[in-house]
Amino acid sequence: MRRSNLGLVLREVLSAPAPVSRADVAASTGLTRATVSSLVESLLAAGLVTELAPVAPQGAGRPAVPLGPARGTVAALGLVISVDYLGVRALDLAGEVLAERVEAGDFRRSDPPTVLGGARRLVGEVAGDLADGPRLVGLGIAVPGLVAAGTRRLRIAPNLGWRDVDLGDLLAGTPLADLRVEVDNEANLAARAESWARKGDVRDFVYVNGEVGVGGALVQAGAVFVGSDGGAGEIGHITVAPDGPDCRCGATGCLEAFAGMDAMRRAAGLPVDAGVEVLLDRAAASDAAARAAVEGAGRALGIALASTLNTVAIHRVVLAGNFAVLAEFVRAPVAAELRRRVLLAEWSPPEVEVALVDDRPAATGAALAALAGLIADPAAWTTA
Amino acid sequence: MRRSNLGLVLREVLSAPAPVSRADVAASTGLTRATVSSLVESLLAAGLVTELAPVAPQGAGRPAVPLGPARGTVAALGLVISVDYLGVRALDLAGEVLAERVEAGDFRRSDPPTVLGGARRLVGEVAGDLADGPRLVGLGIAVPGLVAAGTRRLRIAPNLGWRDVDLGDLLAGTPLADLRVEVDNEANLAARAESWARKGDVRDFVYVNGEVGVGGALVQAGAVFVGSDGGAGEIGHITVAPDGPDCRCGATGCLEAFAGMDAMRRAAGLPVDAGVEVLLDRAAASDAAARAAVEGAGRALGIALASTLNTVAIHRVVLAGNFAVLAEFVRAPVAAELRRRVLLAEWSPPEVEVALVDDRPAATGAALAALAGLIADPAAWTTA
DNA sequence: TCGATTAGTTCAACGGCTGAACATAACATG
DNA sequence: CATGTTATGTTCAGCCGTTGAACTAATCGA
Repeated sequence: MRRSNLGLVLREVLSAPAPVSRADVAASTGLTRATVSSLVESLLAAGLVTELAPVAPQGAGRPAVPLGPARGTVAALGLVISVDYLGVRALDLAGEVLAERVEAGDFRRSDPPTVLGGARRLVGEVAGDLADGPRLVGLGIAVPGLVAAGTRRLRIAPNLGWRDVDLGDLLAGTPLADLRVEVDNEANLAARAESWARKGDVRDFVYVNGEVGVGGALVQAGAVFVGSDGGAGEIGHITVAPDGPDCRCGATGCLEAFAGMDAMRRAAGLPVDAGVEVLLDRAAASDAAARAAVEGAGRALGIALASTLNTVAIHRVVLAGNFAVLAEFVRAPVAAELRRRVLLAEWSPPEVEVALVDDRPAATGAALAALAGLIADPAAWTTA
Repeated sequence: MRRSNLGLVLREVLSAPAPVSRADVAASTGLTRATVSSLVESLLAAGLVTELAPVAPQGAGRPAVPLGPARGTVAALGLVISVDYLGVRALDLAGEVLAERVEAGDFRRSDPPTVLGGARRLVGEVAGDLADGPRLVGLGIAVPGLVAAGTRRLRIAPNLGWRDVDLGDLLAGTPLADLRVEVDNEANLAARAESWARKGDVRDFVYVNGEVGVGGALVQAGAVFVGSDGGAGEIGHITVAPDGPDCRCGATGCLEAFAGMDAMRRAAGLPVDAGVEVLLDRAAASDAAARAAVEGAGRALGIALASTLNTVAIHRVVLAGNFAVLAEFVRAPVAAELRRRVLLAEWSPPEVEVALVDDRPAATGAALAALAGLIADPAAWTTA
């Protein structure tokens, strides 16, 4: 009972958009102020919650002591294995980045053991940076591929050229071997970070992340819907135009063949090493080819998203990655296609927003996934 | 605490595929046998659970007393407002139909107050049939239209010609006015009944219901995913062939224009009043037009479902309604299209199954939705 | 300066879970 | 057929944790 109430109170403190007092928590959970006081004391002792500096009191009565997530006492690691970099981020309960390392690389058609060796080293280094600091409670791993729901096995990562790689034992044999490991798709985890950042807000949206590939995820009521195969919301290979350009996946006219970075770059006539910023600059400078490339990508994205919105009955889209950078030019065509193609547009007008989290959201999401176990059942961690 | 444990034990008893003993419940919930005994006693007294006849005991030891849902003590009503009939079903916790009334009608372009008056009367009659019987705990209403998640307002029902009808106050002014009312889409509720029937089994699937229209719903981990607008999984108006036949919705080439009952009937050259059975007979008799109609519908269904399965990463399809009746001929083309078009087919081969519940599943689902409140928190009902 | 108001704490009481012992009812075996 | 074994269900004392009321603390307003 105490177990579940500890979790209840902790979630209440963490998910509140603004700091809450003990009395607030008591009111919103239905527990007594006395009980909440006792529970908060445990959470304070465990280093999961802190008393914040009192704000200027408003109104009569004893001023409330605002509570917030503890900073720097416990942390989880988020590892991103991406196509062009490895990154490890340590996040505390406040969502603060305590340490981070990023290493560029090119992992197309790479050798899993080699890359995983590097990842293991990087994780160790970040853990070392935190020595004598926060207690580590888990490791989340974000991969650009498919992970069956609830497992830690990467089934396929086309851009890495990996198949059937077990990531659950990444830390075996290292000093961190007893860290709990969670593995999920990059887009799912990035969406999780976005959902976390929107705490208190409406949290139903389809998240689309534009990188080399185009990933996506579905969020309903704040939770990521992964389907039974773990790849729900992956819109990169929705057919936008059956007789469109070839796609890496073997089919033709996929969304990625219009809105993937390579496709946009090619359409804009840019060199293969040009970044998004170049594309943005050209588009802003009214370069016709760049404009056409970006707006074409937007239209394709709108067509693909319309089909997704129709099947999941969600009306909000969150643009991330390249699409967030290019939002100025992508948003309008996406919105236009959605207005035209979403069946429920008349009742729930589609909304197109830009992601709040723009700094490697998958790394944050991976760390959050690893923190989730602690948040669900803090008692398991306070006693141990 | 007792509240939540009562619910926990009740759910354990209800959701078990086979009758469980107090000891089983203790083992699966982690509670003590003593606690479970006490909780079960409360549930027995409240008439939510019964002791079943002991089965032939296997193995040594005192034989267990099997527990099951109580029959006929509490019930919920499920009302279906469909295009061609009104139906009310009373269901107890065992899923047993305690009373039922069905009235045929034609409610295309009907007047809401008139139809609702009939529905109110029918609900009253079924409640009357149960006089002095079970205690009624709620009313679920299934409608062939869109209901925003969490509300009781029907936003639009194209086949009824209704818009913005509040169903929450259907029973206002009647003796049943204090029944809790739940409203949802027909397909969502039918899928709920199917999920209930599959207790213990894997419960991730896309449910497709073929009637005059084609409805659908998404089920993940046993729960219906409704999206924020309540119409997730509605596949009737997915575009199957952009330049296909006209659809009632105004667009062309929708799934319904191939796989709706009217479309199949027309393609098979049958009169407008022919039922599915006629179509089945013709197809079984190798009538070329009937075969072509049914198999064409199957292919269209497969194409539409492939897009759904791809976006939600589920690999199981459950055919219901006309599609269940015609399964013999529809299944193969659906499966063939899925194998060809589902991206994850290689890892999780799509499975096409026939619904277990074939008798007005939406009525059962509506009643189950109304029972859900009781099941979630039995204490609220035992004390009152 | 003194109520009014709200936040947080203390403490006795009670409700409900736990764990161990016990009763019950089968099977197994010589 | 008596006895031992095994598993289910019940009884009961003990204890943990929540409750509710009274109390202290801290600020505002008059």
